[in-house]
Amino acid sequence: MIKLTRAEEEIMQMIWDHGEITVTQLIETMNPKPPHSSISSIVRILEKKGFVGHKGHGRAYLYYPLVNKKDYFKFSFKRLVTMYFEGSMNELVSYLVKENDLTLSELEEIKKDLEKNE
Amino acid sequence: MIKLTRAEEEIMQMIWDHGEITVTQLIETMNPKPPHSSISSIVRILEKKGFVGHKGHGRAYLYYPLVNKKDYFKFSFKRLVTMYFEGSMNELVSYLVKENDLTLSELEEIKKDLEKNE
DNA sequence: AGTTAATAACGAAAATATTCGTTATATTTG
DNA sequence: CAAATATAACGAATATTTTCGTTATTAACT
Repeated sequence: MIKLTRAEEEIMQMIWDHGEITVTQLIETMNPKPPHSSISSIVRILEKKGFVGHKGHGRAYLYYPLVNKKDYFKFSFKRLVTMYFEGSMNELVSYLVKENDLTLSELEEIKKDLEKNE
Repeated sequence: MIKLTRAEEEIMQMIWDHGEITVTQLIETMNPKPPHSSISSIVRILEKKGFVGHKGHGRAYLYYPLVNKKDYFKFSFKRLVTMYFEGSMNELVSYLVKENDLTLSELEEIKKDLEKNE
């Protein structure tokens, strides 16, 4: 899996969130509106990197994700945990609780939830 | 907090891991060895961005972190969780367990550990 | 003090990423 | 079919990042 640049990741997020989308629709959701060709370029790079595919051939292309959002997240996340916690997920979770991003009762709740759905 | 580029983050990691270090020492740990001036440049950029300071003025500069490793991790991590889990830490932890990066018993263990140290 | 060795500072060159003007192609409409 | 419109492809211009040659400064040694 290849790391995306900032601009690429931003566009990729929109494609993930919309499922299928044209360049014009992408621009519509943006503010301020960049030129059509700028976004078109980025999308083409994403296609070259294997992150999106397209269909339709007439009026416009519909771009859709080939790489799953959660998979890319996982890739980025692993890189981070490796770099900053030597890959130890346990340490990370401990850290999150200590930093009050997560409370013990939330942790308890999550655990119960997961046990229920097994 | 400013995002570091790939090259900058790599050097910053080494500075974090060593505490205090000179450019020459940085290069010694690298393989293959880049030119002294390449690393010197990156370190100077890190200083300009406020990530490191230096002391000593004679023979060589000793560079040391001004930004804490965990703080920068937190910044990067938050960005990721916001982008991929709409900021919900609970969802993230659930996801990690579902993906088998964490087991329920590990979660239980972490919780107990944390309760002990309160 | 003069010479040598180490190394930091500067700034230019090369690589990479980003933006966008222009052209070519396809589609719709009259 | 011709004209108007939408839009994708191309590639050039710009900006940013990365690498590194060169110069200048400092300190150690004689």
